Amino acid sequence: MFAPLESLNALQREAATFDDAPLRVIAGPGTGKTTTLTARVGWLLDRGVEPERILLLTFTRRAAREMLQRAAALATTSTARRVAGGTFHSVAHRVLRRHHAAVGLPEGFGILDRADTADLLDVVRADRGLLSALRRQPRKATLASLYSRTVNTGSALEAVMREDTPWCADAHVDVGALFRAYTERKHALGVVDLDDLLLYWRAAAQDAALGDELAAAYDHVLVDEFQDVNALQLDVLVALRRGDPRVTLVGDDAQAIYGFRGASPRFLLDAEQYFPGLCTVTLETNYRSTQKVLDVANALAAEAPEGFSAVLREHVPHAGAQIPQLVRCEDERGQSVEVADRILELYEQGVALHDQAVLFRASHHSADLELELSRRRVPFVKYGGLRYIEAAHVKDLLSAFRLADNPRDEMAWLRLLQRLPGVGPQRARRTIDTLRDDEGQLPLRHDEVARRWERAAEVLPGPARHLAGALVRSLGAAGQEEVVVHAERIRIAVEPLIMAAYEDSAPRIEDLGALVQASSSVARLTDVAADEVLDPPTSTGDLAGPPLVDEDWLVLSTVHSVKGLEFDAVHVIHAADGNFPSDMSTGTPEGIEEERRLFYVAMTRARRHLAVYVPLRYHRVPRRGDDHSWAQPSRFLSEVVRLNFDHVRSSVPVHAGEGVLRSRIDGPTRVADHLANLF
DNA sequence: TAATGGGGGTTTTTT
DNA sequence: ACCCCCATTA
Repeated sequence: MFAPLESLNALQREAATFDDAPLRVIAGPGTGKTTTLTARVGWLLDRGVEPERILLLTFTRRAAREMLQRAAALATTSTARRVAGGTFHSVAHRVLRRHHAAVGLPEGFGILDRADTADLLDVVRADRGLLSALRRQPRKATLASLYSRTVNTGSALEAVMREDTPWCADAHVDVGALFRAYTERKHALGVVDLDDLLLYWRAAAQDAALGDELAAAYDHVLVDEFQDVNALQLDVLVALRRGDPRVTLVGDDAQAIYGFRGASPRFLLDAEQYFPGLCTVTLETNYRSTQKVLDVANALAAEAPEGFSAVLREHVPHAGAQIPQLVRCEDERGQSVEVADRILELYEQGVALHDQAVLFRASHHSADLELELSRRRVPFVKYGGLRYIEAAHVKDLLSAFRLADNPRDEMAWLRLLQRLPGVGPQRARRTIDTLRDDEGQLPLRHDEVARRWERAAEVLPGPARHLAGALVRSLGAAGQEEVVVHAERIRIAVEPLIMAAYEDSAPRIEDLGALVQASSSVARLTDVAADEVLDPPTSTGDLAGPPLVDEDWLVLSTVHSVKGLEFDAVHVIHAADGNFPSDMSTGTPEGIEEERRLFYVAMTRARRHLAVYVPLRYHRVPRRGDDHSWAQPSRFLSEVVRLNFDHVRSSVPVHAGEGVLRSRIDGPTRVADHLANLF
């Protein structure tokens, strides 16, 4: 037998070696989903399928990376070639780069991230004078999410607005006009947004001729986390198969947590509608957690109105398993102290920091804890929340990279010009206008930009002219030199802008080098920007470098960012109604159910230790008297669910919380090693 | 006429 | 950290 199959259980093996019909694998948390999927890829390779003719699709890049790595390891036994795959968005990007001409996109098309999308919508709204009659304007970010939701669910804008923004739903005709204008504008600028990647991919896949070619490129298509698919992605998938039965869907309806992105677990549950002849294997044997942890998860699942498909069973009973703890704390402060105490206690018992995670609903929920951890010198990495790309200076340089490949990218111009001293929205706008031709189009090529630049520069105040001129000259060398050399020239031109525009410029300048480095492995500069949008470093740790290379560190993460991972010990904080479930989501039954699944995902990350913390009070205004509100424990901690917990009342003594992480590293040697590189 | 700096209010989740 | 609004400054 093909070796990797031997370690699988019967059901996993059945899934891994299933032939012919479309296959659906319902796999609860910890049931070896990734192992099974990887084994299936290995089995396909073993039977002679070419690796590049297997497409592995996932929804998060972390999952994509893990799976492609594991698959690559299998593939090396027979061949070094790589299995194709990635997130839906990254695969779409690759397809569109190759077929840009066929779908009507310019070669160096740029990608707008969420913030760019909102900004462009705002610009178009102003230009067209749309929505001005409204007494209360929707924020630009609201417009962006309306657009995205409409496109991803394939529902009519009016319906989406009645649901999401009923207070301005009457303006749906104007918003629709805005969205059409926005679409035209993107086309004129030669850019696409994240949703366009899927829209263009679908258009290509549904096209008679091009679609045949795209579908024929793959023998097998496998999709992980299928419960997170939305209508648009499903369309792409169906078009990519065109009735070919060689498709594998892996997922767990209990872990569907991307409803806000238009996803619905219905697509997994009703998959036979889209893939006739579908067969199903359900994996329920859990190899991850103790039965005590699973009892909590199953109790939670039992209260979901529609139930979950999989009921988890422990594989090998763990002797002396610890009962999960429900810890009531005085307030947020007390919670932080309690969590830090417990983390250090477990650490003393031998549970490394990287085997522990603190999970929370929203990224700002960890703020107070972060302070406490810093105070105690506990190193941590935080996932979710702030993104590298959202750092303004990073976007500045990436805008320049985008411009180098596509001088029509007005949003990039607008952003960069405003970094110049004495240049704000108005002057930036007028400068751009002088670059336009008779039809109002920006130049397609940089030699044309250079020709028009003399007039444009006159709009700028004196001191800005020199800086801007150097920048424009640095942009126009695409194709004449190596990409990384060009990147470095642009960095040198952008650096003085960043120095002048930001107060704390020193650490910002440091970051730019990494972007130039990244350009050494891409075909064109705009790809660095695209990679950053599609594949942003997901943690603040990536931004500053891990706390201290290869040292042990604790994981702080939003539940969304931690899916698919597991830890010996999991601490779930702020399990109070309003925070978890978030009161943003409790308006509809579906919203509450998604929060329940999110809670379920959080619980099922734990292998042996699980602690859920509930602060009893929340201060309305920090450090001002005793202005507080009493918190209700999360509604998901029902009486039945609570039966599975040990109840603990945190009594953090006055002098508690003084424990500091004791050094386990050989500091002097580390320091010497670091210095050895310097002199 | 435009840019800039200060102040106050907000912040769900991600490709 | 970001957005929005308003007063001050070039």
